[in-house]
Amino acid sequence: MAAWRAYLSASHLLERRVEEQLKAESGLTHAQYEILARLSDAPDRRLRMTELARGVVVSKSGLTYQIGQLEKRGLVERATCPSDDRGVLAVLTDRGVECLRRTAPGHVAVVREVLIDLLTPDELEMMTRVMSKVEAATRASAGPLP
Amino acid sequence: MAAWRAYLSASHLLERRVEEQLKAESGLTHAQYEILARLSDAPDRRLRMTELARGVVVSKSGLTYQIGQLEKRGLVERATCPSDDRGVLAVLTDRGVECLRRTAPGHVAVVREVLIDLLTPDELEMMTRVMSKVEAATRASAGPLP
DNA sequence: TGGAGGTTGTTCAAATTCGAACCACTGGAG
DNA sequence: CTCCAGTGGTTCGAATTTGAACAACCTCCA
Repeated sequence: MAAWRAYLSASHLLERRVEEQLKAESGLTHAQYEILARLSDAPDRRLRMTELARGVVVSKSGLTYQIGQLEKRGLVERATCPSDDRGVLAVLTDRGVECLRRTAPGHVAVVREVLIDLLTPDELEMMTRVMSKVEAATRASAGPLP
Repeated sequence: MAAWRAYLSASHLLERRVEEQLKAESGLTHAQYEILARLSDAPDRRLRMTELARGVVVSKSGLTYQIGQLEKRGLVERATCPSDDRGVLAVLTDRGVECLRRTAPGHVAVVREVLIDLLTPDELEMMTRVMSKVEAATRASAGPLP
């Protein structure tokens, strides 16, 4: 359980640190940044709500709320899904791309400072492998998304 | 950044999974469980509010709130600090100890299932070392507790 | 002694999150 | 064609979290 305790403290501290930096530099929440980043990597910079929710690991209602916030700021738009009238597509706007472009460097710098740069290449490789294993196992274990 | 993305997904999923299990089995929040666990390990099962807040990595106001909740359920009491009239000690009650004793096995089982048992001994050792490094670095970098 | 400056814990409003309930729509079975 | 279980999103209420503002208290120096 020593590993678990160390992990817990580290993860809480990382979250606080990243949150603080993002909020100060760009006024974005970490959750919001993750949403923008996911959209930015998606084909056509758009994703179905449910798929996006899975990706960033947040509840459906949580995503609805955050997309609403991002829409207010003009960083994201909603579009109806052509193949399914129920579906909603979250689309990253040009303003969203711009915001991300401006914000990413500072964010990446902090992540390097508090995590990446502390690890040897071996540790980094193992970390990635371990976390991927954990992700796969956890997604399989309980309901993929309630 | 692949390591970071993997870490983010895994940590969110872990948190959800653990939260779900605790809430279902004992009606405790993960934050509340961490508080009880910390108190249980402390000498005389009591800690100063600020020290406890540092330990579980939560804001002062957040801790005040959670201690209030735990007090309502009789799992924790407040005692005034003998050496400092401002100070407040959070004290784990017998009911609190009992609750923790009842809850811990299920919690530990889930943690093993989604993390510990997936790792080789080498990986576990490295994980602990890495997370401790991250914790130390992050605590040093920004203000210890705002 | 007399504060000045820093700590400690609480209160307050605002933001975020979740789960449950709810509609609208899809995709087959009959 | 019609109905019906299942999906996809949103809405709603409740719980939690945070930072800023406060009040009480300690510490140490002139």
